[in-house]
Amino acid sequence: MAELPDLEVFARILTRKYGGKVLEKVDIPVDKKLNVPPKKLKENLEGHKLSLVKRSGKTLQFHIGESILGLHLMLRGELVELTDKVPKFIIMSFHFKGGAGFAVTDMQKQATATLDPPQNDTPDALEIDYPTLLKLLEGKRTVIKSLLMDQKKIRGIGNSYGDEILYHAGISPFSISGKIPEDDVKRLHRSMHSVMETAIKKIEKENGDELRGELRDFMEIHGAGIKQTKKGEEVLHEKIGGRTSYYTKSQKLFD
DNA sequence: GAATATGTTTAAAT
DNA sequence: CATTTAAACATATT
Repeated sequence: MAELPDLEVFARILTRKYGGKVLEKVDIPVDKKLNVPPKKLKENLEGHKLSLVKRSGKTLQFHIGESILGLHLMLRGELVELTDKVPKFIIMSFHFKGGAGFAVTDMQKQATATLDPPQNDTPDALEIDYPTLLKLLEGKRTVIKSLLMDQKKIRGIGNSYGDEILYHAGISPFSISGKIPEDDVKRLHRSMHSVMETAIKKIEKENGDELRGELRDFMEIHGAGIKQTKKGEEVLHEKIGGRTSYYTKSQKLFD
């Protein structure tokens, strides 16, 4: 669950709902991926006010008191509002003064919380400018799909939005990054922005105040259920870097 | 029961 | 050395 657009919406919802509230208690049933001892996390966070929640790449950053708690949901992590029904697979839960709260769950136990994460200079997919993107592709021999998903080069694009962006830009996921002409890189840059921004708007509208987000109705091409694009093109699929990529043969291949 | 799933890390191979 | 690939992670769903 949860790629960049979902996380962006989650950050806004969390800020709206919990911003300004005091975090009374943090429970940490699973601490194996935590970068500090649970005790230290509690000392740093409990009794302090949550000022805001931001998204950075595929992580959320909770600004609490003087500290920042980074949270990566990984492959299967979810955010769940706390009610009388106790969710399964809790990694950690946040209880605010007044009773409200939410939990991070992950049946795979891979969701990762990091106290005061080091600053990351890798450009974010929503913020990267065209010259930076062009430079990033220059001379690279990897296929474009892999590069887009490489978090050390650009942060925030996952398997499904990678497919959506490339389809939108009309570029084959198998294109060699360095062989894509400038005009098409320009198109790619614009598609990155518009696909993500459109998704954020749609998810925000559909979700309202709910943290759940498995809305994939608007996906044009990525998904096992999609056999044809709206234009009637046949959707092909093949593995790139161990994950299934969906594409059409109308997307231009540069090699 | 087998295959698959929105991500990352590690080690091994190229 | 730089880059790429497979396996592992733990469970649910189809």
